[in-house]
Amino acid sequence: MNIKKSTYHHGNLREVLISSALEILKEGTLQDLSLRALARKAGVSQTAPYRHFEDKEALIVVLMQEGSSLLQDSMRVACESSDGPVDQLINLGLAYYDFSQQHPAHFRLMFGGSLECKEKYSELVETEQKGGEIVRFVVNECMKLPHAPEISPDIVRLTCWSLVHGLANLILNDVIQDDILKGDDKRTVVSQAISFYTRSMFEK
Amino acid sequence: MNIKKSTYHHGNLREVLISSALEILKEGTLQDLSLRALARKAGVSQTAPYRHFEDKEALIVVLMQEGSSLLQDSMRVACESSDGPVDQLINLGLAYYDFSQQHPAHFRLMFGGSLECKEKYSELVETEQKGGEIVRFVVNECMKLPHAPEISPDIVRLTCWSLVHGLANLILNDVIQDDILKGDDKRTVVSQAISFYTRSMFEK
DNA sequence: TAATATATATTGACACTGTAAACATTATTT
DNA sequence: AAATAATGTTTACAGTGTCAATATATATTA
Repeated sequence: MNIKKSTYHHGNLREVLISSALEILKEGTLQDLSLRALARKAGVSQTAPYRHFEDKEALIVVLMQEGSSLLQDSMRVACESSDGPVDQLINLGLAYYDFSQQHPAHFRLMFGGSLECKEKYSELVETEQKGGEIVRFVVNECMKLPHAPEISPDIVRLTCWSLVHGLANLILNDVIQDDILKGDDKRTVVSQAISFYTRSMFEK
Repeated sequence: MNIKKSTYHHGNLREVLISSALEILKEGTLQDLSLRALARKAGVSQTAPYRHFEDKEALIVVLMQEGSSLLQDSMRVACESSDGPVDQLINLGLAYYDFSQQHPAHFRLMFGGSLECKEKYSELVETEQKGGEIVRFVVNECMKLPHAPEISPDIVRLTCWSLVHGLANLILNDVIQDDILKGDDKRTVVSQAISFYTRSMFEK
């Protein structure tokens, strides 16, 4: 590998494009993301990105993949570092929320309906389903508890997922203009909400 | 008023633009919406829309307003046609979900973080807050019930809102690739989830 | 009613976008 | 060393949001 700067081959373009796309999406929306701008920022011609991504959508699919893996990892860790299914479920929810705050761009892409036809990207769907299976397992464990509600585990899983997903979305998109979240730590409130809900379902 | 077609003044452009914007947003995203395309569809020059909307954002703000009003109305109706606060809360949630399915474009605009700086549109924020107040009132009524949980009403309200919001979002954006919702009526499942959740909070 | 003002539409222009085609340079493989 | 593949550039086209200057129809007023 030569030190001489070749000036023709960038050498690292793919990664640079991905990371600066992420940079932009942290603050703005998909509308603010332009391949040409990315190219300029990387000091490269405006069509160079097309050697690495078939089109703009292909780039965002990569980010979605990345996000799915990150979320899955977080959830796995959250699961392993808790004992008892109820605690696991609570921490799973918190991990989901934390992910939405720490990786807002990823989260928005993944769950904002950015893709017209998701079915085309089977690998993506697979990764997402793996994350879902973790939740399914933990919920099933919870349902074996003595005070578990008499209702389908699927419904329970759906409500748990929806709760944290709703929390994440409402907070991320600044929908809640309420006093609830003013000033005082949002994560604390979220944590209260999740554990209140989960415990009231499986305990006593 | 003359029957003669003037060919210069459209006469109804503002409304036509709004409704065909909605048309497009039903199927696609904000990316697929172009003022020029709207103008063409209305048979008018490409800058004519600017006599009715300052810019593209102004048009979508109008749609958001429209959506907020619609949702508020639905929620009010839902409230009036139920008796007892728990039933009201459940029907409020269902109304929220129904709205997301019947007015997907409105819903996505309102809650998808489409606006960079929402504070600029104070009228919008006001309308949204009025909707929030309905929920606040009903939740407060629920909290007076004998078996109400010992936790802040704000937290309860937040979890209720988050639950239905999460359901609406996940379903609208086709995130749930699960068997839960395959085939069989989604609304039934949603209804089960909401009433299971609400009842387990306030009854027994 | 005639003159004027206001609302609405048009043309043309600019800078931006995604992306296709043809070509150039460098890296890798044979 | 020669051939091939990977990566980059130039040029070009059609589409976009939006501005400025201009035209026309409708409303208001003298």
